[in-house]
Parts: sequence; structure tokens; C-alpha cells
Amino acid sequence: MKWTELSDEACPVARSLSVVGDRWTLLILRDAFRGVRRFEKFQTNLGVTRHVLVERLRRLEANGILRREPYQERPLRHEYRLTEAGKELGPILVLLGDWGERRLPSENGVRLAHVFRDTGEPIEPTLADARSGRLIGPRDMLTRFASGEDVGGDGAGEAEAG
Amino acid sequence: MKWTELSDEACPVARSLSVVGDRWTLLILRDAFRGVRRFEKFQTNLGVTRHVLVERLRRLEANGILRREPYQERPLRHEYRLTEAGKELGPILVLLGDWGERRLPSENGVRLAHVFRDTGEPIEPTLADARSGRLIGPRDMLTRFASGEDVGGDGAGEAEAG
DNA sequence: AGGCTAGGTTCCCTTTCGGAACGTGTCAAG
DNA sequence: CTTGACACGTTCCGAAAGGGAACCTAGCCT
Repeated sequence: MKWTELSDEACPVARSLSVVGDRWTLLILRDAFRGVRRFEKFQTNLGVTRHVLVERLRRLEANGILRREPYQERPLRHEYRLTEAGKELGPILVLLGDWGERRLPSENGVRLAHVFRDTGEPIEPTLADARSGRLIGPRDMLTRFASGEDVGGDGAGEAEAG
Repeated sequence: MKWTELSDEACPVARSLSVVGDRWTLLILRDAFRGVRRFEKFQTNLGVTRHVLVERLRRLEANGILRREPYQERPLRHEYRLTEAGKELGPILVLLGDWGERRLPSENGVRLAHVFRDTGEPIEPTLADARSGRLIGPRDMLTRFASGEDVGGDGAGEAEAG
């Protein structure tokens, strides 16, 4: 299967991955969430090669995740900013970071923590339903086709019957 | 930068990506969450080549995300199951799917929805704090080093002052 | 003996990636 | 008015990863 064909997949996870599912793209976004906006900064921060960086930034722009806009003329220079769609990827990076912190501990690791902006209280990120405000544990959820048919689940809910 | 060097990065996001941040790995996990356990099923479902699949399954096993265990002897056969660490990646796939559904609509898309197992109510997945149960909006959160220094944020919180 | 199934392994060719040098427009210094 | 610096790319080359397809192994079934 060609990787680009994923963009027309039925599964939304596959479609998302066709845009953000490679080595560098999510690291670029991580930096963007930390306030990085300029080509040179991305490049030296990440150590990614320049043509790969160009290619990824173009793809993110083409998919409405980053917006390229001038921050000066003479000479004309652009910076890359997260769009609304891009900002909505934030929670994914939060969960990814939280999982890595817990499950892939590092010796030289600088510990990162998420805290509430107002109270400073530490956050233990988890899923919830935005409408009801109800928290979602591993087996509270079911994935369902619009047709009504349930997607066979494992791990996220099954009783792990052998 | 070598990709494998990421595994010793200070940033937990980078460490997570060194394990699950490539083309196929997250699709393998998506299938695992849907109940796929066997090599052949992964291979035909995804269309990934066999040696790539082997390599990914080995990596997921080595990092404690999948467990390889026999489901029959004579001939000896193994299947791959999500470990606890693996199941904790579920929310990431949920958010990824939700984002794709909203931001990368597909013509031939089979619509997927997440619903509560008990009530059947649709879920609009968002982040929350597991301890307080408080929902987390884009600007409610701050990322902080254990040292106390805040990570410069964008998108996830800034007032977007030009 | 021949074929089937499940889980790989091997081979070859194409695509992508890493590394490093080069190009462009503008300003500022010497 | 040449030289250097800065920011953002572009180009080139060799190395690594990936796609496609055939082959291998163990055991069973006919």
C-alpha cells in the first residue's frame, strides 16, 4: 500500500496518520506548541535535515495545521503558526508526553509535568466527554460505525477472556 | 540526528515517538484495539509488507506495548496482545480518530463514532484531569519542567498577541 | 505426495532520508 | 563596494528504509 493512499482511507485514524503520522511531523508540532515559529529554530531544535523540514512544513500547511504568514518584508520572511485545526492536536501531544513520561522513563530525563494554569495543580491527563463532563475509563467506551455496528474491541474494553 | 537516538531524549514526547511514531506502528495498534491479534490478520488488514510488520511487532514487544504469547502448539503459533502499557495508548488513538473525523473528512468515509458503553450516548472526546475530574480546555494548561520553569507555550494557551 | 495454513525470511529495486554544500535577497560593517 | 551575516530554502550524493513478490518451515489434512 502506498502511504499517500491512506489519505482516502475510510478510517479516520488512518487519515490523520497520513498527515501527522511520521517521524518528524509530530516533533515539529511539539515545537510549535512550545512557541517555535521559524524555520531556523525548528531546524536547529530538531536536528532534522532542511529539505525534510521544508517538505513537512508544506504538508502541514497544505492540510491546514500550520499557517505560513509574513512577519517581515525586505527581505520577505514567513513564520509558521498553528491554526485552529493544529491547536486541536494539542491533547494528543499531551497524552503522548504523559505516556512517555510514565512508560519510557529516561535517565537523563528532564521531567515534564502538566499543571493547571490558574491553580498550579498537577494534571493527570485522561479522556473525558466534553458534553457531559464524564471521565472515560478504558472500558467505558465503544467505537461504533455510523451504521450502528460496533467495532470489535480489545484492550480498551474486553474482559480479556482468554 | 539518528532516529534511534530519540529514545534517550529528554523530551517524553520524543521518547514516545521513538517507539510509536512511524507510519505503520499506530495503525498496527489501531487494529490491535479492534481485536486483531494474529500476524496474518494484521498483514492483510493493513497491506503492510511482511518484513516491516515483523520489525514493528518486535519493536512493540520490546517496548512492552504488545505481548507475544502462544495460542496453540503443534505447530507452535503466537498472537500479539496489548499489554497494560499498550492499552494506555488507547486515548491517543481515540483523539487521533476524532480529529481526523472532524478535520479530514473523506468522501467514501465510513463514519465512526465513540459512544458510552452503558448509555450509548455519543462521546465528544476531550482532555480532563483524572484526579479532579476537571475538563481541560486549550488554555487551561501549562507545561512545566520539574525544575519549575514553564515551557513557552503557543496555541495551547497564548492570547495570540501578534 | 500434494496442498493448505500461519508466521516468518530473503531478495531486489525504488523511495526516502541524512549530511553537507550551495543559492538568494537584504541589511550592516569595514 | 566588497565582505559577512542572517533566514530560508534548494541541490546533490550516498545510505537506509520500504514495497513487492517469492521462498521457507512445521504441522496438519486428503
